[in-house]
Amino acid sequence: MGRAPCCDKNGLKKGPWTPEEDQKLTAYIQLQGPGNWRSLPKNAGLQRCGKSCRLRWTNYLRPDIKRGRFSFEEEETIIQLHSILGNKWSAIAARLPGRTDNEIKNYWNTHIRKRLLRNGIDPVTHASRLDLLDLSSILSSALCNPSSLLTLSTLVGNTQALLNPDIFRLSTTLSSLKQENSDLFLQQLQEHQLCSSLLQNQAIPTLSSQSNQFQNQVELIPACTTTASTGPFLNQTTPLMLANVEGFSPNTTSTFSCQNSQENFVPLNEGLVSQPNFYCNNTTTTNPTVPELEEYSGFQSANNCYQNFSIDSVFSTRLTSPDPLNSPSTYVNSSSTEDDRECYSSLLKFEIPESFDIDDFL
DNA sequence: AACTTTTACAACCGCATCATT
DNA sequence: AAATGATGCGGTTGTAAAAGT
Repeated sequence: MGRAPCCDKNGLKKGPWTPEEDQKLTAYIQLQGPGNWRSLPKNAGLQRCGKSCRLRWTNYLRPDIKRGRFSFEEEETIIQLHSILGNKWSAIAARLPGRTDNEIKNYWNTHIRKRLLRNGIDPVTHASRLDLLDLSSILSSALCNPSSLLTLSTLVGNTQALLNPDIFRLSTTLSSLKQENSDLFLQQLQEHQLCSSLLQNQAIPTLSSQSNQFQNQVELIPACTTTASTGPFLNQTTPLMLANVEGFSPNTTSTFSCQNSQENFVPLNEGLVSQPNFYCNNTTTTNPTVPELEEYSGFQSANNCYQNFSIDSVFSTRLTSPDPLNSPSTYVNSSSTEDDRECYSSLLKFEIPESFDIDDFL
């Protein structure tokens, strides 16, 4: 059956409401109460569609609507709820008194979504979409070829526009560890023959040419002895990116692990990604406070400190999201098999030596 | 000052779901 | 059970104001 239009649209006004129309609608509803939207315009003397009247009332004229900017608490709530409910704006609005679904939707699209994007979070999945593969690439290249003609500084210079500065600091710091871990990396790189695929999978154009260089250089790497790590993967269900400075105290062996998180995806907190690498909500730690980090502290598992730094987002593919962010050019990972991920995770396991000082890093 | 671009938000549209006949 | 109407919902568009050139 064909759906009848909600009203005869001929001669009905569209577009912005005038104060007179608002007054008529408000007066009528105050007298008669909301409802019967089909007959309301006629009874109220409005040349509007009933649907338009309902929207005007529910989204703008209703007396219990809270106007003005969203508070921090409201914003935080929206993000949290969105990570759980997705674009269920009415469901989100039901938990924010005085706010309409339309208002929340608009605020999400114009403010929150953009900010999440700026901070490297996919607003659809709330997952980090930091191009951490860049980090792995940097690490790989540095470790594959310590005397590389393509120095890390060159890499950093060429890629810093793409990456969070903190990622760079981390990569720079970690690359300094290469002398102690390069054997392990080389061994595993060769065993798994992954260097080339890893580098070929670089989807960021500005890195692709360098990736070829990496690949060429990797092919020239002589066989090395190995001190293969036997460290187990840490908790595979650990929330992403919840790294903790305590985990990097001297004498601590930390593991960089990757996960296949498509099943165990955990929503991310913007703050964690904007300051993505080392943060603990434990107030006894001395890690510096970062404003944006605190801004969304509600997302964090208080007092949960993790010693493993998961770089899940490096390897996860988010094929289900229709968001353009998921295009290959954004999600640099293109590894497609469990085996690949397994191999990559092995590649990125290494020990944090005693010489590593987290305070220096921070 | 004039024009263009961006931003913010109100409003619209089409579809889904529920209620009523 | 099917037809129809009412309402809710989410995506998208239109437009005024602000910002930039």
